[in-house]
Amino acid sequence: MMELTRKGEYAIRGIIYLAQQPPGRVSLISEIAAAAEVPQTFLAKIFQSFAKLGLVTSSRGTGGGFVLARPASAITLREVVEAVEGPILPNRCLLGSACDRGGPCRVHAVWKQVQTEVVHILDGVTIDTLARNQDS
Amino acid sequence: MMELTRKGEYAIRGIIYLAQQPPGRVSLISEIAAAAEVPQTFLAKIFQSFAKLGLVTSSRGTGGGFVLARPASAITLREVVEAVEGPILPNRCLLGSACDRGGPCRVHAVWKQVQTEVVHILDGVTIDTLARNQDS
DNA sequence: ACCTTTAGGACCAATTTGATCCCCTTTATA
DNA sequence: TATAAAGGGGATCAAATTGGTCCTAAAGGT
Repeated sequence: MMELTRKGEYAIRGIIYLAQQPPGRVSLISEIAAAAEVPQTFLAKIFQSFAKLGLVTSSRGTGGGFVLARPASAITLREVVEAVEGPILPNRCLLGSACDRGGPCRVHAVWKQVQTEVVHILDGVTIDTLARNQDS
Repeated sequence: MMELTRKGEYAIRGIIYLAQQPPGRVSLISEIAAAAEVPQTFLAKIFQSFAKLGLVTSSRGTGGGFVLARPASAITLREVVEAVEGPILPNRCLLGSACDRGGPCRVHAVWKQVQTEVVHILDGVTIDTLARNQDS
């Protein structure tokens, strides 16, 4: 359980590639897709989400493409993952203060703790860090 | 992301009910399903998994049913969740020591950390604790 | 024998995931 | 002002997963 989907994997691979480019360099989606080994049309959707959330800046037309909207050191893994997978919510009952079957559910506090820990870990990792690791 | 499925929810609700019964008392699947408000046939499958993993003991025929195989204080939330949802693996690459695209993936260490933390939290919660919480 | 109760497999519908396609808009430049 | 080069966004679709039912078999009590 708790598996990241392909979408999440692709998102991470794609944005890491962007982070490895010289600052300000515009990358085509086709280029990113090829480098990250991800289906291009699928990655395009992912980068649309990034753009809407302000993680990357997109420009259209000739010479267009994608650039990081912020320094890679200011983009966290959590932002990237949540951009495509939605918020980190281990259990539905974290959505409200109470579960649907009456009072607060017994495991509520546990899931809350899991959520907090995971968010904390992912917030502590920036794309910059990931991009600088020895390449594969 | 990281959501527990219905199956996981049902599993927890069901085993908590069992834990709330007087020690040694045999419960019918129909009884558990009604109390936990879970589809009976679906819960039956879940309890089959529990039985195979030795979390509960099942007996057939008249007077048969389910009992906890161990004290509720010796059954962790992790065991219950993993029984029906599979192992806690935030990313596929935790399965092997390396990812499929060459060397160890950049985020590998992060997912490993997430896994370790989540497992640690869920290992620290027993069904007994959950069963004793004020009821809803 | 017969009834009760779980075991296990086959099966099925709904949802989610993973992707593709097509047309539209934007933009640079010939 | 064409025209080619991008990304934007919706529709669509197949595969996988989830959530759930049904039926028959096996086991155990009376």
